[in-house]
Amino acid sequence: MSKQAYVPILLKLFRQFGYEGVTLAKIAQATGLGKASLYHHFPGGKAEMAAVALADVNQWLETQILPILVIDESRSPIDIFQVMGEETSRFFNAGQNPCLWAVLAMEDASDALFHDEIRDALSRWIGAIAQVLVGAGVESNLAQQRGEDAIIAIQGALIVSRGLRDCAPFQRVIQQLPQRLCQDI
Amino acid sequence: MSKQAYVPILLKLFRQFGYEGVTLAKIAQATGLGKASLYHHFPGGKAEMAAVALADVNQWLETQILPILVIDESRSPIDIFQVMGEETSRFFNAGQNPCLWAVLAMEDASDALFHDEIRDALSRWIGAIAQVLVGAGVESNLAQQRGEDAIIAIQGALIVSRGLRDCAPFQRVIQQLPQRLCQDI
DNA sequence: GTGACTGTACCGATCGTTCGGTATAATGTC
DNA sequence: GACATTATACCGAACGATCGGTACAGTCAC
Repeated sequence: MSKQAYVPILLKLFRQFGYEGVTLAKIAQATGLGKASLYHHFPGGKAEMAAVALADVNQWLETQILPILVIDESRSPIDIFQVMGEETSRFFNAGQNPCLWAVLAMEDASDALFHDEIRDALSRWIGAIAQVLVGAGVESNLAQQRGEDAIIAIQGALIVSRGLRDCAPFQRVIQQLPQRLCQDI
Repeated sequence: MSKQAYVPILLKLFRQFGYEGVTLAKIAQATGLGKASLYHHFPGGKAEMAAVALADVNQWLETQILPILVIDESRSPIDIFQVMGEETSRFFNAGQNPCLWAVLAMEDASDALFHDEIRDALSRWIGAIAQVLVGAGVESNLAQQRGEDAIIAIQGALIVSRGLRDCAPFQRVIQQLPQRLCQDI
């Protein structure tokens, strides 16, 4: 099987258990590979497996989210943010999946390499949202604030939905997000 | 030293590294106790130590936050939420401390006992905020939504501030929280 | 002396990792 | 076409280290 095929499995494991919580035994069981075989595909060991999962999330942002967030004649900002919300909800399985960024950012153990990637990803998402708002006439600082608020709302909703074991808060946040971002413009 | 004196140390460790990430070696080093002494104070082992840390957070909510959130002749809702924000910011060290609830809720490994406690704590906080708003004339469902939004904003701001390694988003969220909760009342 | 407390040595289990291999298929050589 | 070589994918077993936890002989305060 190709190395690429294991990425979704790795992503699922690392966002479910965190870096420390994932063991090679779990990975071996989930992939059906022996531990030694895992080192054939990922010579860097556990750290490389987590890095691959993180890269997959970053690629999702790059290919599925950021391309949506461009000014377009045919789509209003509110439409853009609604599409972004739908894709985000799909990615997080309507609020049931934890966010790998949040999980890795929480753990003090995971390498600073991870933290740099996470910071870049978050600020790219925030910046892209702000750009759309600026294009719609929102003042630059306020647009940046609203971009931050959007990501804060998404991340917070994932935490609270998980804590309450009820996805309704996440779904409501996603649904209200376009209106909140575009208020009084 | 009294058992109570170790609780802040345990809290710090568990919210920094998560349940899986904390090892008895780390606890022994941080407390200055040997493993035998730890098991003398906490016969339940690591699980009891985490439970004690969690109980401490829940007690903070009970004694420092919930008493603030009562209708009072002398304080307007906006004052109440400002005091809540100040205490919350102090507790999370202006956004530098992760939230133990979030850390434990993320990990699939930690016991369901923890999850139940976390759910109760979150809904008590949300409910108390909603009660204040209801007392100020906000319709019940909307008040509940705003309570959820407040906790979502706090939790999300902690995540994003940590991810960006910049506490400004958390501090801004705390500062804007009273106005956001009390808009158009 | 008694009970609370602790240091040391230890346990079995599991951690991430590596070693020494085995199949299978592709490639090169004649 | 036949044979040797190489590359890829995989695995069982074991490595040293560390995990959470325990047994026990002290030591200390009273």
